[in-house]
Amino acid sequence: MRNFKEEESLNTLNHSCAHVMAQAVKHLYPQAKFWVGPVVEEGFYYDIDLGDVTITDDDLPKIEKEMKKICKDGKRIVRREVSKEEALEMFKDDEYKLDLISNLEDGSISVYSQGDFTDLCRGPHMDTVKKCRFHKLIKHSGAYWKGDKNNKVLQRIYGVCFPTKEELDEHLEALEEAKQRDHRKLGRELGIFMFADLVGRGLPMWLPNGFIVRRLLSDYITDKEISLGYQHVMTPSLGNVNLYKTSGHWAHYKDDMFPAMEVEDEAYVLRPMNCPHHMMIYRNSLHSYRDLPVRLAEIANDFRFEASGALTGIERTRAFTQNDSHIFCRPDQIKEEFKGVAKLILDVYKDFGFENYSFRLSLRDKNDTEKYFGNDELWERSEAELREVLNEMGVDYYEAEGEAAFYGPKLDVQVRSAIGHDVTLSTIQLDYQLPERFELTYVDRDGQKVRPVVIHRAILGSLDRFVAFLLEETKGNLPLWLAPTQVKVVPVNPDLHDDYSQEVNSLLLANGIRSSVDNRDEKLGYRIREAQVKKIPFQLVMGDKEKENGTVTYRRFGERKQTTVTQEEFLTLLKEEIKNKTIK
RNA sequence: GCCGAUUUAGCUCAGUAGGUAGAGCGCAACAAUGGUAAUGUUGAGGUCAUCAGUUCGAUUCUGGUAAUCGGCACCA
Repeated sequence: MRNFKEEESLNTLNHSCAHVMAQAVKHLYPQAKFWVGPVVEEGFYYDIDLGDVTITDDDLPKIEKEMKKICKDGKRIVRREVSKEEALEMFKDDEYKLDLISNLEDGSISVYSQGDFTDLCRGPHMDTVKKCRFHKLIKHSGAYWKGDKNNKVLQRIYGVCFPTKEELDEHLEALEEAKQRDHRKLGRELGIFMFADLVGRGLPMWLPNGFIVRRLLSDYITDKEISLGYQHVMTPSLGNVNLYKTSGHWAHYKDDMFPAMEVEDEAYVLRPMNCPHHMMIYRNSLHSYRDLPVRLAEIANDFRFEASGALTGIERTRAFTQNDSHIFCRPDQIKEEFKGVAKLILDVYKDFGFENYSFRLSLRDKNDTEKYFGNDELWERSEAELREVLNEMGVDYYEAEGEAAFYGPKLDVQVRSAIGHDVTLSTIQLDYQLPERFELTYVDRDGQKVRPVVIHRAILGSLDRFVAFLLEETKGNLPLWLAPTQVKVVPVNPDLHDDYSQEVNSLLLANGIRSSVDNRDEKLGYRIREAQVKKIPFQLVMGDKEKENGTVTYRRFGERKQTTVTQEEFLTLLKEEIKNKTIK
């Protein structure tokens, strides 16, 4: 997928196309007032105030038609520099432009004109609107002015523009293809998960195939954690409201939790995260500085009352399972522990063959003292610490203000879903606040009780979201070790070859391979097709040849090549590939 | 939650300019004895999301509700 923001020539072209769209909108809706029209990774958009009018699906073709007309007319795009005073006068009836101009420096203001349309803009632009003719309006939506939900909802229209028709068509095709690997589609087709209105929205149910994948993933990460000195615990899925008042989560996220259940003068909530429970486990015993770090981990069910509009398959749900851990350590251990976690993340991503991810250093928004309360010095210190470790490790990362947790800065690992959502898969968070709130201590070298630091981390993040991403990355073609069915044994003639098929199947099952026989009364071609459609890694076709020689003939998913080997050779091949977690 | 759209069989979708519905796949039965991506025939399966309104009559028109989808906002 092309990146419109990063590719400079595409960026300029799309920026100009945004102006063409604005001009078209102005022609069709004379009352239109324009906020901003930037180029983003997936194309351009423009935020527009149309008064009481809202854009519907039927409007996009009309706007496109007008855009075509404008492009065909082929007016030149002309830049003019204006003084701030002049700009304020030019746009005196447009409160949006006045708002923009008021934040600009005199001497740095320019406007661009094309025919009857002039817009405040820094540029640069194409020399003529003619170059914008290969465009497509992709979608539209309401968008809060300045991203604030208390503000008016503007109409946002998204589009893309390319220098050639071929590139445009190619892009539109790629968008269509991406829908084919949407985890919601694959999840249904492969029997991974389901939803039901009667159960409730955002509450996924894992089907037999899905549960196999989940179980393997949690075993995988649990084993890895054990080898790295983590200790696993299990804590209840609900907790007293006071627990969350103590942690501070109640004040911040009360409205995003399922409402409290009142029983016998007490109030409980379904837990939205596991930190407070783990804090209490740490506090359950005395800790020496020698015993740190203490790494508590849990495969934990959590519940969040996510906004209805935020729910997306198993990418964002109201009931999910975190691969969570809290590392309690001394200040002098922070760097090493942090590095250890970052290394684990890289290690795990390598195992799964993930390559399209980026590290985001999530910092506080200094102006938002309501969310990011607490001591400035601690914030500065912890942000600096994370930055330092990242620089030492030499990993690429970008910084994002206002993305920190309320208790501390984070390193988030961001991935892009098939349909283009930028989501966090893994996270490492540095926290000085919860130890304070829960009055955690350890006994230091000099016998004094001092505060530990907590590193929160999730590697697979939520198993749910991880599976969503895994399905999309693999197009549902899971590696052998994770495939719900690993081998499908297909007798050529179910009457003649079922015995031998059963014999081989039993051998596979006895060796822990997830295998089954398709001895249905269907044509061979039909059963082979089904094994392919279900993306089963190995299919064995069993006929006279195999039966006589005691061999198997296998074909890997997606390949045409057939290979005949002995039963033992096949078993060894499978075992090796499973052990090595081979990625296709 | 906000803006827009969608909702017809298990899945993917037609359709009715108001007279209670179809296809393909899937499923079941029967026939067909098969060598690497769909054998044939027959059949079952739908309060047309839901609740109201208009109407002699609503799956179709109007409104409410719910869920889903695309964004926005949110994301401990």
